[in-house]
This record gives sequence, C-alpha cells and structure tokens, in this order.
Amino acid sequence: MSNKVPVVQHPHHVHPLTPLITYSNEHFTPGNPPPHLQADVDPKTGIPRPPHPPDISPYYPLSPGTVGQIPHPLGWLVPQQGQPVYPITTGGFRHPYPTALTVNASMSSLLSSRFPPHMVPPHHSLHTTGIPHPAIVTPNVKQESSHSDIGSLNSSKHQDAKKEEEKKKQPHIKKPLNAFMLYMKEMRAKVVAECTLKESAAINQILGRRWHALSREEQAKYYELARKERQLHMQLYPGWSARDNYAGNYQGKKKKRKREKQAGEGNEHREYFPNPCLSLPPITDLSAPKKCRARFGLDQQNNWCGPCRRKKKCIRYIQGEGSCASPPSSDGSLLESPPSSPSMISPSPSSKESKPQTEQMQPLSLTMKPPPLLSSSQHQHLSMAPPPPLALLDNSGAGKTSGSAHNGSLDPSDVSSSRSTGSASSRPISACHSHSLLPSSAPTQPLSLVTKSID
DNA sequence: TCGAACTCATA
DNA sequence: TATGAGTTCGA
Repeated sequence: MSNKVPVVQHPHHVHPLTPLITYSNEHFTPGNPPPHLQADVDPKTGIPRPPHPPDISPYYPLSPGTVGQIPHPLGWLVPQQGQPVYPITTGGFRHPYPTALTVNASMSSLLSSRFPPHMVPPHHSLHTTGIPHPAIVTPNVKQESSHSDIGSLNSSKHQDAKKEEEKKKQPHIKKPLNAFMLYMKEMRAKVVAECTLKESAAINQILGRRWHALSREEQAKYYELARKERQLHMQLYPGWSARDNYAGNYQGKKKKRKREKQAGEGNEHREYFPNPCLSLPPITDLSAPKKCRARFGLDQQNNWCGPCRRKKKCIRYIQGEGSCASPPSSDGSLLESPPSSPSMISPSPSSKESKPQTEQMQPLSLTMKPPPLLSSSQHQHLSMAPPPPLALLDNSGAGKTSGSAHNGSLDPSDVSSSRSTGSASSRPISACHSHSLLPSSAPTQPLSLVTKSID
C-alpha cells in the first residue's frame, strides 16, 4: 500500500458538510497559517495542493479566496461561459444531514471534490485554481523499491523495480466513484452518527444494506451521478478507462486479500436486518468458531478443512456434525433455524434475487473482528456462547430503510445487560433488535453497535 | 478481480 | 507513520 498516497485524501474530510462547515477561517486549526499563506506544495509529492484547513476536504475545490463566497461546488467545472461540463441532476436526493445543505450541494461536492482543477489534463484546462485533482494521486515514490539494489542478484527484478518506480512517478488516476461509493460517501457520516459506529467495516455493511434498501429511483440517481462522473472522468482523461486505470496506473499496490464472500453471506443478512444498525449482531463471528477454526484453533490450521482455511463454509461439520449448518437452536434465532419460508426474507424493493436458502443459513461474520488471535480455548468459549440471537427480525415492512426511522439501539450496555438478565435477555441481539419491536425497552439512545467482542 | 472510501489495529 | 485488514459495490 505504499503507493496509496493519502496526500489528497483524508478520511474525515469527505463529509459533505465540511465544505460549508469549515468555510470560516476561525475553524482553522490554530497554528496553521492562513491558507493563503500556506505553501501549496505538498511536501511529499511536490504537487501543489489547496491550502485547505484540516477539516476541509482537500478535494473540495475551494481556493482561499473563495472563502465566504461559497461558489458552486462545481464551479471549477463550469466553463466560464458555458454550461457546466458536469450537469448535476437536481433530482431529490434525500437530505442525509440535518442541515439545510441540499443534497445537490452535497452530491455536487462529492463529485467536484474528485475533480479539482489543476490536475486536469492540459487540453481540458477548465480552471486555473491550482487545486490538485483528487482523482489523481501522485504516489509517494518511496525508496522501498531500492531494495532491489541489494546485490542486484536479479537484474530483471531490478528492472522491474525501475519500471515500477517509473510507474509510480506517474500520477495515479483514481477511478471515479461508482454509485455505491457516492452513496457511501454521502451517507457514511449519517450512519456513523446514528449508530455511533466506528468500524468502517460495520459501517460499510450498514451502508450496503441501506443501499439495497434504497428505492430504485434513489439508486438510479446515484447511478446516474456515477455515470456522469465517469463521463466526466473520461472527458478529463480521455485515455482513461477502468481497465487502463488498472493496467496502466496500477502501481504495484499490494492487493488486499479480499475476504472471501461467504456464499452471499452479506446479502441475506441484509435481508434479515433491514435496520442498518440493528442488523449487525454484536458478535457476528460467533459462528465461525464453530467450525474447524474453533475446533482446532488457529495454530492447527493444517487440520482445518479446505473451505475453512479459505474462510469458506465448513464442510467437515456440515457433513459430520452439522453444527455449522445448523447450530444448536436454543432460542430459535433465525440464524440457527433458517427461515422456513421465503417470506421470512422480505426482499427489499431493489434487492436482487433472493439467495438460496442455504446461504441464508450462513453465519453472519461481519462487523465483529474477533480478537486477533484467539486461543483455542477462547474459540471454544465463543463457540459455546449462545448463538447469536439474531432473531426475529422479520423485515417485513422494514425492507426499506428509512434512515433514522430505525432507531434501534445496539448499545453495548444493552447487550451486556440483556445477556445477564432475564430469559428474553439471553438474546443480546434480539434485545437490541427489539428496539424496533419493543420501543419501550429502548429509550432514544444513540445507536451504537458493539463491534468488539463482548467480555 | 480490482479499486474506490473509510477506520482501526499493528509493525 | 505506514501499511494491512476489513467491509461494501460497481466496472
């Protein structure tokens, strides 16, 4: 990941509101020189960059001089005397934030934020503000590849390294955000606020569910937005294509090993838990330890069955003990006893074909990152813990997530308390989920999800 | 399969 | 501080 240069990206800077929130200079971090006095050159990349205050998305095409004016976020895209190159649909995106910020503005900033001016190819000189193009990341040319000098045993490797380095010197043109990404960017903050979630993975899951809960119309807007962004991207970088981006701009970034998608695991959970927050069981990985992993532990992976090694469905116990496929059903949670009828799964309006039932049985292994290295005994402990009582979330009528309408709380305290209390409480998750079912049990607490394992 | 955004944990 | 892992979806 040495090539992933966060030069122009800062996780917290993408909040759609930041452009408005942070316009005031008083918001600038004390000690920071006034933006206009700041050197605009990124020390790392040498690329001029906008003197954004820390809170402002570096993408946001605001030059210091524009502070206070709040120009149209797409201003840089708007040719002096022409129509915006990048017409933004004014379709009614919902307002993701409580502020008066229009979604259009928000979305516009999302878009424009990726296309600040100065990185635009020369022939597309749309602006002269000298703001780096967020979609272009000049990778840090690190010395890491110089290790090939050592002995230069392998001249070919050396050459490769050089080539790679040269590649690195070329700015990396980021892919335009796809529809989901746009949606994610916009909604992340909201989800975080609602659920007080910190774990990006969990948030993304929620966002994914919400995404599918969106009406087609809403999705279409994002698709359209993404399409436009792609078009714009293509305009800005005529030679660019997703493929090229991969083949040409690929900087040798180490691939993340993607978690094996456990047979559509994600989707069925989506179906089960329309409520973004509620949908995340406190301990999603509980099921995993029931497999070879639990049995043998991490230190005996050689004993695991193949699928388990690949984090796939354990075949051994499905066939042998069946514990994986059908964990002891102590409380009748849905997880343990898959829906007997498809009606249990209320398809979201835009959901794709429902997954095979077998997939529905897949344990939910999201959100919860189990302790990095659980000892076998710990795994055993986990495996003996009551199965995640995901229960009862009959999504009917809830398929369409209406944002904060789902005000379920997954406050860890709820979970823990519910665990130690009454019978119904032996289902921590259901307790959480039940907020929507049993409103009385849950005052309006900030949503929170337990993303860490519970003691 | 990769890459996009994002956060957290770790070396 | 940098990197990897983890999640999502689209291309």
